[in-house]
Amino acid sequence: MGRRSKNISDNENLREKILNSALVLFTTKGYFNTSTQDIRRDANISVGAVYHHFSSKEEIAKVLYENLLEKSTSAFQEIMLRYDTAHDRCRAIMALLFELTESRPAEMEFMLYAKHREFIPSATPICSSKPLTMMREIVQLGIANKEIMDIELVLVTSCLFGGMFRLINLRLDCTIEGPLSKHLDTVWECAWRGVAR
Amino acid sequence: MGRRSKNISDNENLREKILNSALVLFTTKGYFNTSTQDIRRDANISVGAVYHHFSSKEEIAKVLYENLLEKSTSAFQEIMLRYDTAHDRCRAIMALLFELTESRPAEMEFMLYAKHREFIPSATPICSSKPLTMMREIVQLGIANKEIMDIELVLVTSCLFGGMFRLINLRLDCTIEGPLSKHLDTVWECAWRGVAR
DNA sequence: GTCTATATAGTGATAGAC
DNA sequence: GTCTATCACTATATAGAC
Repeated sequence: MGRRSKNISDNENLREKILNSALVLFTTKGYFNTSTQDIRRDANISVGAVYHHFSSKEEIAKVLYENLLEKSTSAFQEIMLRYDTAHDRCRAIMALLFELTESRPAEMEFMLYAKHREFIPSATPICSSKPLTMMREIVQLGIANKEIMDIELVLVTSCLFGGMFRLINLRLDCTIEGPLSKHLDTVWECAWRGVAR
Repeated sequence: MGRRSKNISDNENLREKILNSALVLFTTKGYFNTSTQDIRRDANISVGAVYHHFSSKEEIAKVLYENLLEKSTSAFQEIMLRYDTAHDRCRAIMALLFELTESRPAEMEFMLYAKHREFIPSATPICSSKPLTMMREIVQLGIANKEIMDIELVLVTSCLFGGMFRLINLRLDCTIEGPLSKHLDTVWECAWRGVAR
C-alpha cells in the first residue's frame, strides 16, 4: 500500500507538474509558441509521459482553464455565503482578485486574458463563464436591494468592475510596479461611487 | 499616365486588400490559426504576390498594428485640439471608441485585444503605446486642473476608462447586442462620477 | 507508465518561369 | 509583379521497446 499510494501520489504530482509547466509557458510565450517539447523539457519528462496523461496539447489547456474557472467559482460562492450586501460581496471579489494577481499571476493571466477560443474551440468564452455570471448576479441582487443604481445589468457591472480588470491587466504587464492590494480602498471607492445609489 | 496611375492604384489596392484579409482572419481565427495560404485565398491572389508586398506574415501583422496605432494617435490629437477640458476630452475619446467599435470592429479587436507580443516580438505593448499614453496625459492635465481627483495617474485613468474598455470587449464578443453609443451617457456618468473632484 | 524513435502533415518562405 | 512549384523545417502525435 505504501508503494501504491506513492505511485498514485507520483502520478498526481506528474500531472500537476505538466499542468504547471504548461501554465507558465502558455502565459510567458503564448500557447502557439509553446511546443509539447517545451512542456516536456520544462517538466523534465518525455513526450510519451505527457501523452500518457493528456490526449493532446489542447486538452492540457482545457483542463487548466476549467480548473481555474472552478476554483474561482468556489471562491465566489464562499464570498456569497460570507457577506450579504452587494457592496460587501463586490468589494470582497475585488480584494480577492487583486490578491490572486500577486500570489498567482500566471493563473490570473491565463484565466482572464488568454484568448481561449483560439486554442480551445469548445471553451465557453470567459464573458459567459460561471464566475463572470456570478458577478452579474451579485450586482443584480444589489439593484433589487436598492444598493446599486437601476441601470442595465451588463453596463453597471462593467462600470463597477472595469477599473479592476484594467488594473489587473496593467499589473500583469508590469505597467504597475507595486502590489494592487495597496490600492484596494482607492479603487473600490472610485468604482462604488460611480454606481451606488 | 492613365495606365501608370492605374497600376499604382492597383498596387495600393492589392496591399490594402492583403491587409484587410489578414485583419479579418487574424481577428476571427487568430494569428496562429491563419496561414499565409488563408490570406492568399481570401485576397484572391497567389503566395508570391503576398511575399512581394510583405517580407513575412509577421510583417503584415506589424504594419496592421502600427497603422491602427497611428490612426488612433491622430484621432486623439484632434480631440486634444478641439476640446480643452479633461472632461470633454475624455468623453470625446469614449464616444469615439464606442463609435469605432460599431463601424470598425475588427480594427478595434486587433488593436486592443490581440496579444501582439506573441506574434510581433518587437511590438510595443499596447499599454505603453502612444494612444494609451495620451489618455494618461489628458487625465494628468485634468488632475492639474482640479477637474479630477488627485489619485495616482494609472489608477485614476483605469477607473475612468476601465468600464469603457470592458464594454468594448463585451460588445466585440457579442455579449452585448445593441450599439454601445446608445449607452454613452450612462456609462460616461458612472465613470466620471467615480473620479471627478 | 515512461522512454526513444519516428510517421505524417502542414507551415513559412523561396526560386524561377512568365 | 504575379504566378506555380517546391524546399526546408517544425509541430503534434503515435508505435513499440522496456
